[in-house]
Amino acid sequence: MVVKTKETGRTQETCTKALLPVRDALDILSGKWKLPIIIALSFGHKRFGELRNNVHGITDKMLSKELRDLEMNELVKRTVHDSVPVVVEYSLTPYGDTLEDLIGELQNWGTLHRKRILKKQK
Amino acid sequence: MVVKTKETGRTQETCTKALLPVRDALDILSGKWKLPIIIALSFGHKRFGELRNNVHGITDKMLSKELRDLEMNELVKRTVHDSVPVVVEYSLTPYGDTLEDLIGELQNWGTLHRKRILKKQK
DNA sequence: CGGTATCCCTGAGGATACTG
DNA sequence: CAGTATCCTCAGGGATACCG
Repeated sequence: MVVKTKETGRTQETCTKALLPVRDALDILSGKWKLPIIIALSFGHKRFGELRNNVHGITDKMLSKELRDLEMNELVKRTVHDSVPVVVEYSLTPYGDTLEDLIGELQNWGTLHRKRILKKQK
Repeated sequence: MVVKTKETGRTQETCTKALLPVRDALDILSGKWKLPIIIALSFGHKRFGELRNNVHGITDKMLSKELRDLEMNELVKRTVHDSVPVVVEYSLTPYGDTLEDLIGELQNWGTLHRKRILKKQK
């Protein structure tokens, strides 16, 4: 016999369904560096060294690897200008731009949360 | 001598500043399970077993640990009803509720992204 | 300048069993 | 029902050095 809780099966099902897309999103956005890199690029196209400077603490290896991942998922575009010395620029693709609203909310909440923890530490 | 790029120092600085709150937010939201758990709870208060059912794939240990973390960060409230057998309910705190907009955008983008990858696999 | 190549290690997370 | 206790794996990530 199935045990029924106060919650309807309908609601449970809705919740389960809602979590599927979230899982998909987190699969390609999660990790320590992906969102910071994307946000840095949301300020405009940048070169490897600029990104390294903006995203504090990241190593060359991680930056290189994360950029490759993001490129594979078509969120970031890599452009090589064959000048001497070589110049490589990274930018968001149109698909990467669709993250704009999500990024905005992340920044909003992050700002709210940062105020909260800074206040607590006093 | 400092090499100047097209980008102004001003923009670089703005970018760096913007990343600080994001780092703070990610510090307590990142990981495989935190956001899925929070989203499950955004549908209403739930018991341990309900959460285990909703958040597919999570183990008892991880669920227990993540709930403790979220409680410590005041995003989730744990309520013990001293009935027999014991009933424990988890819900979002008012502070947890402030994640609503962020969660909405995560769901929006996740849905968009899910459509995209499902289409590709055909 | 824009990366690779190695080596290394911690800790996030999983499997299974057990408990008040 | 709502968790703990153990044990274990592995991959995310760091440090350092090197390269075209």
